[in-house]
Formats: sequence, C-alpha cells, structure tokens
Amino acid sequence: MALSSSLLRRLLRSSTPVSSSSSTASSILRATFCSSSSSSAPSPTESPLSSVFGDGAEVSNVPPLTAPKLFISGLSRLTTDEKLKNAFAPFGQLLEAKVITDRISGRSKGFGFVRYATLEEAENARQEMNAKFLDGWVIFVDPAKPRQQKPAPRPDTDSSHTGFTTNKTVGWCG
DNA sequence: GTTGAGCGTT
Repeated sequence: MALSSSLLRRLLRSSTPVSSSSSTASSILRATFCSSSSSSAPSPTESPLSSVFGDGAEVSNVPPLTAPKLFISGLSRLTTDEKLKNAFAPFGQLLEAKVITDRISGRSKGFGFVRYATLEEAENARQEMNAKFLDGWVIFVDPAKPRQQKPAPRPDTDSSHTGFTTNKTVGWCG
C-alpha cells in the first residue's frame, strides 16, 4: 500500500518508545516491511475497497514525482551536506544536495534537499533511499514542494508614481 | 554535547 512518509513518520514518532532503547529504528523498519509483506489478511468477505478501485488499478505503486527535487527528512543532526551528497550520489547525478541548517544556531534542522538531473534518478533514489539508515537515523525521502512559486507579482503597472495629479484631472466642476 | 515537526538561501 502506498504510505506517505509523513504519515509513517508521525506514527513512528508519536508511538511510545519500545522497551529496547537501542534499536528503535530497527523495529520500525521491521514493522514497515512486515506490514507490506503480510498480505494474508483473513477477510471473510471480499473487501469493498478492491471493487472501488476497480481492476487494473494497483495501489502498491506510488505516483511518479513531478519534480526531480527531493525532500529528505529524518536526518541526524550530525549529517551535513557532504554526507547527504555522498549518500545520494551513487543514485544519479546530483545537481544540488544541501542540508538545511539554522542560521542562528548554525546546526542542521534535520532535513535537507537533493535535486537530480532527471525524474528517473530522483525516483530511483527515492525508492532506494526511502526509510534507510543514515548516521544512525532513518531518513525519509519525499517529493519537495516548490519553495516559492512567484516571488515578485507585479499587479500595478501605470501607478508607479504616487498619483496625486489624478485629483486635478477629476475636476469638481464647481 | 543531543534526540526530533517539518519544506531551503541564494
């Protein structure tokens, strides 16, 4: 089933810590893989959902990316741009790989961005690096949202200079 | 020196 990394993250993070304080991520991964593997759900009756989706429509495949830009979350605070770059380098040509760091504290915020040359490389890297270990933390790869669509919208054109002369034009016809 | 929600600077 197609599970958004965000949702997964929420569930994992909000869930109470396991008894083992050591391998928290391992259990998470195992749970993730187990859920997708165990398709032997004893359903007494046919699931209505399957009929809704119709035949031919498979939910197992995730929708393709719309941009070669990926949003990496779950990074360790020790992870830097270089580590991220080295981690996503063998999956394609990285046009840009940067870990977002707070300008005040100067440390990584825990997420970063990677941009590939083509969507194929991005998809490959995403499917290959999604829910993988990096610096001891499980990272999640998701399509990045556009930072700013239109930075400078210019609705006005002729009202450049402060229009005070317009008053004269009106003419109060007195 | 560090523990966890989220989308970056030019």
